[in-house]
Amino acid sequence: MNSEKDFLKSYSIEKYDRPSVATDIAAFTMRIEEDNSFRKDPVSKLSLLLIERGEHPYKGKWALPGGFIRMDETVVEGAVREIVEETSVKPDGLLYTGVFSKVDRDPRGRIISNAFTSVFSTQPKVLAGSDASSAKWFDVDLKYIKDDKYLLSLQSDEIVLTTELHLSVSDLGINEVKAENDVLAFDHAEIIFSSLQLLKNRALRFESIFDFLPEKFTLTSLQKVYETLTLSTAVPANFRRKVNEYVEETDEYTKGAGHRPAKLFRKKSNKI
Amino acid sequence: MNSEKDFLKSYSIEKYDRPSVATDIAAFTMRIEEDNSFRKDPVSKLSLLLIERGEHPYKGKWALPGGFIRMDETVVEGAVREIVEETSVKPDGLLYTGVFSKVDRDPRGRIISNAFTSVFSTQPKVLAGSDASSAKWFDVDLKYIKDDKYLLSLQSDEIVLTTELHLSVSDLGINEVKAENDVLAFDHAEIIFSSLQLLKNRALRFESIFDFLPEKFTLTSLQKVYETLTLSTAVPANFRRKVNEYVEETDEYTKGAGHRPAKLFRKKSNKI
DNA sequence: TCAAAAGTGTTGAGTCTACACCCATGT
DNA sequence: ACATGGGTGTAGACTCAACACTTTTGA
Repeated sequence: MNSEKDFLKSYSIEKYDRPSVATDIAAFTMRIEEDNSFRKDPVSKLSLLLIERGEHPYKGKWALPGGFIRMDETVVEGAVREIVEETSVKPDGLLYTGVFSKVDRDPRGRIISNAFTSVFSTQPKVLAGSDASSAKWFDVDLKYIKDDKYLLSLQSDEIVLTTELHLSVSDLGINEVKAENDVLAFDHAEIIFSSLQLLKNRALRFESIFDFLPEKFTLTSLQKVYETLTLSTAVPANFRRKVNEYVEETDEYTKGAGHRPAKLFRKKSNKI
Repeated sequence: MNSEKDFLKSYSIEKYDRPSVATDIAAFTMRIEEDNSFRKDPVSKLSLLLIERGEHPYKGKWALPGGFIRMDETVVEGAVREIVEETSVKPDGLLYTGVFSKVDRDPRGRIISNAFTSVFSTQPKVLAGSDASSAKWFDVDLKYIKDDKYLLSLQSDEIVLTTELHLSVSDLGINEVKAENDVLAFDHAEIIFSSLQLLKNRALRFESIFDFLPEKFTLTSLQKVYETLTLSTAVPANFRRKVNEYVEETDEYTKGAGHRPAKLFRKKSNKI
């Protein structure tokens, strides 16, 4: 009798060719742009963590942090492990961006990547890790040009990385992104673009925006996050009425800002 | 000098343990429930393709069609190949559902699955394939019980498969589904649930609903698809005004239905 | 005093919901 | 004739964008 146990004993998964499976993580925070003008609120810029590759392939190019998943962890666990290795901090939010599986995306061989978007409420200090010669936070700027073309710019101190991206939809309705150059390692420009689209779509539904802020925040800072991610501007009076259903008051206030103190709010728990 | 070319020559990806990568496809159509009562519109039921496993593991259990991806294809290409092998028909819509990577999800070893949701405008005839002893379309019924618990029922002729599903959210905000039994092979109940959530969320935004219908359709049939996927009912007068922005008239009409002929519409192309 | 942000009120436009009502058909 | 779905009209509720206006603070 051919039992499942017998079958599994004789089954050898090693017989077949297999790809490697990796995760790449786009880690974002809002960087507070220092501005010493009295009373003026600081500007917040969307900031992305990149590492400079210390080894081939793409040695010297900037890339997303990431690595291979282990045989005893899920892709989510692998992503968390990688990002904690890089920043020593657990993120405040984690989103699955998607799978990137183009056959030639990695010159080392067939490597399929599961991309994640992680969000930190405060920007962790980063140090060069094992396989990275350095790590830096880059300000992110994405502009729509026309005809489904976008311009992505990443800037850190004197380093500026720029690439054009083209968005298309296959006949079956699957979105595809194509970077026009190799400024970033692998297909990481495309992964970053997908992350930004994901964050934008979620921000429009008032999701993920709280992950960029501490537990207690002002409605103006929430609006700044919303505007940065959605690439839009909102009228404060209307914005605060709209988000009212997602937040609850605390009895604390800001102080020392040179203008009327703002009440601090927290995210309303959406249980029940 | 250590060039990238030298590096790649000496790099052997075979050194590391690797998982296998598969795709599983949830293929859906709307089944028109035959009803010979004069004038009455037929009811449409959401229908899902399952195969009965002919081999271990889970021999004799029902499962989603799928298989391993090849080294020369993307996961999307693999999913299309698998579904065409099974149905001989290319789907009208394809969506990426997500990655399923629990370490013990497959007793044969570490197998990571990329799940897809595919939609057919007309239900293809299916025959038992190579590794399936039979294949059938099952009517899908998902009910919310309470406390983030759902009841999934799949029915085909005299076969009924039922399982409870529990939805939870991890501390980082990642959704997790857990099936309460093994009525379906592997974690396929969980994959099916994720597909249904995806279709529901898209239908609410009037996405994917057109893939269930032929090129020209009546607004009532569109409403039926919308209601089936969103588990809601709508007032016809209001529904037709709301979808007006997504459709355009043709000059054709239905006939022979025993009531006033309905104008046929087509999906408005959302270019420009 | 005053610039800047915090916060409230209002108005008019637009959208959504529910429901009344007529139309066209084929047995 | 009439049941059935196709289709339009409309009143009231509700939502939303725009903008005027008041409040509070710290140099």
